[in-house]
Amino acid sequence: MIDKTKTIDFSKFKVSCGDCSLHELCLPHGLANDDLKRLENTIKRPRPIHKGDYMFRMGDPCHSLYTVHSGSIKTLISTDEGEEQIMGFHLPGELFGLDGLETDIHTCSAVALETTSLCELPLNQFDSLCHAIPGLSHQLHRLIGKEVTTEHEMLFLLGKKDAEERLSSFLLSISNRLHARGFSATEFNLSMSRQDIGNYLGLALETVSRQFTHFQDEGIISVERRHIAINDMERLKKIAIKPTQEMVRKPTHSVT
Amino acid sequence: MIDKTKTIDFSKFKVSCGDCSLHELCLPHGLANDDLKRLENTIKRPRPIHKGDYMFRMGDPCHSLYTVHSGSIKTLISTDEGEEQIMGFHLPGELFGLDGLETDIHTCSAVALETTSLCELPLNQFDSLCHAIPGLSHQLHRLIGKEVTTEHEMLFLLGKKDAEERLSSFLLSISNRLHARGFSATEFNLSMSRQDIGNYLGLALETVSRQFTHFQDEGIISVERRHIAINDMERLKKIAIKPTQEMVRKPTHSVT
DNA sequence: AAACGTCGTTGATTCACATCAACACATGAG
DNA sequence: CTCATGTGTTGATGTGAATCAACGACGTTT
Repeated sequence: MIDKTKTIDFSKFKVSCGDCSLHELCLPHGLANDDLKRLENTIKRPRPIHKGDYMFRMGDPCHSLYTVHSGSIKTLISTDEGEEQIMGFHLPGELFGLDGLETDIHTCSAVALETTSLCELPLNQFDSLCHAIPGLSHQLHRLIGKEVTTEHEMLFLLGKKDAEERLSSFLLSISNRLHARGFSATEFNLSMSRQDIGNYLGLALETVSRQFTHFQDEGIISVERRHIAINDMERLKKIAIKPTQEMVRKPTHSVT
Repeated sequence: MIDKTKTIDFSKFKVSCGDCSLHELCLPHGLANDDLKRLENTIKRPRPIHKGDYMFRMGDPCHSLYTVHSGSIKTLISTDEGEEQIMGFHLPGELFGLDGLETDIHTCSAVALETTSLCELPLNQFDSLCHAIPGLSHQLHRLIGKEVTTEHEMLFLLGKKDAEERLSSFLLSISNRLHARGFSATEFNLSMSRQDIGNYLGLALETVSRQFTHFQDEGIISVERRHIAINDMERLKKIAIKPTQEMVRKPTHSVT
């Protein structure tokens, strides 16, 4: 209620990818200087959106790709039956919106978890820009590969890991990604609720809560609502890749 | 034992995307005639690989993208602990190998489920080809969007669906994909084992087997080892999207 | 044909997690 | 201030699917 900063039109701000602290994480990574300029000129900075606001919804026409500049985003799909499934959380420097590339219609919705500002890359300029800047295609391909790898890790988590492994993997993922952006790897605030975490990890929210207190009882982390401090990173890592005795049942899958 | 066709060098065959029955499903979709020619000249047709053979392994350098021409492929990741998780099954006309785009190292392995022939698109020629043929970038983006959408469906399946819904979704997916390739939508042979299906769907192989007999008892499908006949497509579809009473617990997620 | 390995089915038992339920705490509104 | 609401924790109970185990069907080898 104090400030009405929301009324400032951030879209008037000059976008400068070269100066952006996320330079190394974002699309421009590895582009020549004048190519960077051309990219900057096509990038828009829409006004910040607030907690709970939709950037786009399933079924909307897809006209842009987005990266998070500050804040965080969840992407989700929802069914006619009213269930929803969170596809991912997107932190600063991370790309989203690729889901709309197939049919030019978004197949998931994007919702802000907190006040969030984005960079927007209009697709109509993008294809021609890819053509004009050879390195840009390659950058996009790199990011696509990352996207695929991330989703593979998620399939593995949902297919094979138990609740304890899922939550520790989740915390480590957040920690690593924040660290890459210059934040602390061991202490941070989660922008999403227990409900969201459970939804994302394929667990009931109660299970998430119980695992948090379990980790806290073990001295591995300290939890206070959404504030997390990791006290024993090594143990957390060990839990995330906790070996099973599957190899006993399926002896080494011998291939010539 | 009858024929030794495997000794024929298929790589000598002229590749012709325009004539290929998978034309509409594959990368060339929507390219102009002379662009098609240029693409054909860069596509290789490696010799067919046999059941259990690896096309590439996790950690191998990634130098190509692939589409399945005939046969089928599974892609999987395996951990030091000896577990493996199947990421996907790839039928004729379907692309794989995007996982290696980020770091030029494959992050999953590709194994033939049966004798399989592939089309191979070397990446070193691909970037320049994308530059030379504007439409090709767009085609690739379309396929990437499809890939993302497919993975999203998979996350939803693993995160929210029970065993019955998972298996019916799986059968419908195979049915749809085969149908798009001109095969019967209601009768087909699965190229993967119960073990593989269970691994992919996040279920024990016994559970897969039980669900098969359950569907058969209900008269929805007929099963004989790997041969499947779908008798009641509508019921199978109803099961796949069987509504839960989640909306009761979480009343319509009201957003301004 | 016998012997073997692979693959799929089926039954009995167990267990990790969901579900149901009650409560604690924080925030914001009137 | 009280009341309402959203969010997180904790306990009791139930259940769907994993696990353990045995067996049958099929293809391959010798």
